[in-house]
Amino acid sequence: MSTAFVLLGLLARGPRHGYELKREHDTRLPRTRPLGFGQVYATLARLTRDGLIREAAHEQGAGPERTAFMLTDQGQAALSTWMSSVDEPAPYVQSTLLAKVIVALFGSDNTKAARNYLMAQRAAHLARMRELTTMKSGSDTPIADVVAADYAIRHLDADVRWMQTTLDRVDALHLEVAHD
Amino acid sequence: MSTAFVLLGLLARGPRHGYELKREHDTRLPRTRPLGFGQVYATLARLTRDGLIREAAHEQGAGPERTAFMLTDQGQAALSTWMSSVDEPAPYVQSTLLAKVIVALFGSDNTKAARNYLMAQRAAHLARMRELTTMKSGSDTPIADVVAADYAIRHLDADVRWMQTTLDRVDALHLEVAHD
DNA sequence: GGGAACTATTCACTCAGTGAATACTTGGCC
DNA sequence: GGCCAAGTATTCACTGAGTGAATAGTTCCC
Repeated sequence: MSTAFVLLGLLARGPRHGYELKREHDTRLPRTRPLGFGQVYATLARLTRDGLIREAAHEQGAGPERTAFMLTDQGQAALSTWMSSVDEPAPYVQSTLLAKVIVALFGSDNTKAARNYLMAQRAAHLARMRELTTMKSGSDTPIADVVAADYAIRHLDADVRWMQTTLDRVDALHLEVAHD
Repeated sequence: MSTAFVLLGLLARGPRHGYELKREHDTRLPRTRPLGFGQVYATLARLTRDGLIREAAHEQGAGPERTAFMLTDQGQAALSTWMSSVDEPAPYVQSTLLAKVIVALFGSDNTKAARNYLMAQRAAHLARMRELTTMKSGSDTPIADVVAADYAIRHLDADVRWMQTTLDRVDALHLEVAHD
């Protein structure tokens, strides 16, 4: 995942220790996948092993002992490569929605279950989209939150549109899929 | 993930062994995340442990020894619950795109890297969309492939639209994010 | 001085995913 | 007849991602 690179990015602003990184992650990347403390330290260990970061300081000052990390030259290079590199769009689909529809079709001799699911899921998506739209337009919502909400809304909308066209194709799909 | 439930779904049509499940997965769910043999057997082991499937037969007939599995009542129940249950739309975003843009913004004193990335990635997405559209309209393309391609196209389109609006917000986002 | 909240890290564990290894069978080819 | 490639079927060892609890010291306030 990109967690490792996000940490590298945070470390580009100067040495940090694990706890700080976790908090900065939460404020800089709101509404993204929650990051556990355990995960931060595990990732830092891997990055150290791979030579992308190294210990900058062991402090035993105020509070518990803590270890700050900093980028190595290699880490700096890896970070800028990552930032400027275009990602190949995924060659495959990874979607629970799609899986459910297909499973619902070959598990049954009619298309009722699939249709019901598609309509119910569509309603849930629309409800969430309304929620996000309200939140987004709050006057004091940080821009980072707006950008993330926008991402979510666009993809929920993509799902909804896909569900609509799939609803129309469900009979044809059933014939193809149910056939041995 | 939904891999476990997809296997349950395949087993709903009758007892199968691992190798068969892997092949059926590939034909029934084309263009989805590749499923390794190792993963199939590991998942079957977990499902057995959890009482959702059980061994149906040990055959030592033609070819290597093989073990067929079948659904238990509990597994049957778990499958139909899963099929008909609506998924809560994800409460957070998980996107390399979003992460890259934000990291590119707080790692620099200008917005150039972020802009360049957004434009290049947009081009890559559009290219892939054209590819998928061509493939989709092939006269002999199975419907399952069309449905999967449609899913991919809709989400690539969602990304592209997000990248466009984000391009307009990049300055505001930079101010917010670069500020300590 | 007692307790709650915050700072900071570690540990044990499970799941997901990858690639190679093993082993037996079938079919084609010279 | 003998050999090799491809197909069938499963297992193993390993890495990475992610979760939740445990540990331990500090600060602050009543």
